[in-house]
Amino acid sequence: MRLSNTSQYAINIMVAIAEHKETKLLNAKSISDTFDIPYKYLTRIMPQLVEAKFIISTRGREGGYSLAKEASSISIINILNAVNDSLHASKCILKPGMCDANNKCALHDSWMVPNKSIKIMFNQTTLESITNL
Amino acid sequence: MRLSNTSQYAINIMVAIAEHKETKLLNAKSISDTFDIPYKYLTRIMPQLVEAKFIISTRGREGGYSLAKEASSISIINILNAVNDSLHASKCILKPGMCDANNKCALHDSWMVPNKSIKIMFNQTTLESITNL
DNA sequence: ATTAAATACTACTTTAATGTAGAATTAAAA
DNA sequence: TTTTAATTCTACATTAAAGTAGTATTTAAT
Ligand code: SF4
Ligand code: SF4
Repeated sequence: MRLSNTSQYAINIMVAIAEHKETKLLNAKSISDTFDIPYKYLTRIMPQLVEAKFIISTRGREGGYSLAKEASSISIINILNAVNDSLHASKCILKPGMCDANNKCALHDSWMVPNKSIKIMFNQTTLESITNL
Repeated sequence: MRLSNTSQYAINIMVAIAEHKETKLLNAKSISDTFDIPYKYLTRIMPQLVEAKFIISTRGREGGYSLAKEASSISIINILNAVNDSLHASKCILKPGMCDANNKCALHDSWMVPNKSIKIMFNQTTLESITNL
């Protein structure tokens, strides 16, 4: 019952970039050090966040990353979808794939309570709300 | 954001045994067929549930499994702990291991809301409450 | 121009979960 | 007593996530 390492990394990365307020760009090495994310693994996640239009990358010396949009416009679910190919979001915990009301598993009714809470949190929590500005 | 296959299997297995009311014991083959759990994989999970004292196994011809205690006395969290070595239960979603109030991750406060809901559900939901009697 | 410091790309390796196979054990039925 | 149908044990194979390595590309500083 946990997020994948990649998802955890992605959230931390986005928080780091959102909180970075110096003139120098924040680079991969710094993020890697701050959160103990394997550098080489991190540099494979970064292009996905660039591709998702959350951050802008500047290549070459003095390069690094900066936010591409308002922190308030990026929610946790957006970040998870960007690195997960949005597949886990739709999958439920007990059966693979979607289940309809006629074919639900034993835990369905019980699960819908925390499930709703999780969805609300992932959808309503933005990068702005979890950063220290 | 999902339970492991093994955890899902274990819950379904326990439900099947709890709901089984015939005189003949429920055997591994039947459970495997009902839930599409790979037979050989299932037969490695079963001894763990026996070990946890949730079910009693009867070996040999006409053998199978039956509940070892009241369905109302087995909660979901008990089942998860039995197959997970109780490790995932204590791990949180963003950082490995426990975190204290002084060293919490960005999502901590947001996560505590659904987290509480999940814990309550896993703790309070018993086998009895999710079986059709 | 050259160098240095950064991101991006591609391929490979490792690890843990999941799945598979076969043989041993048990006990009722034939 | 033999056969059959069940659980249990141990070892191996597959898969997907995670991690590692090397090289190419880019661009500012020197
Ligand atoms: S039946 Fe409901 S709880 Fe169970 S897997 Fe499907 S959607 Fe999830
Ligand atoms: S700080 Fe809180 S939310 Fe984050 S990993 Fe630790 S316990 Fe979980």
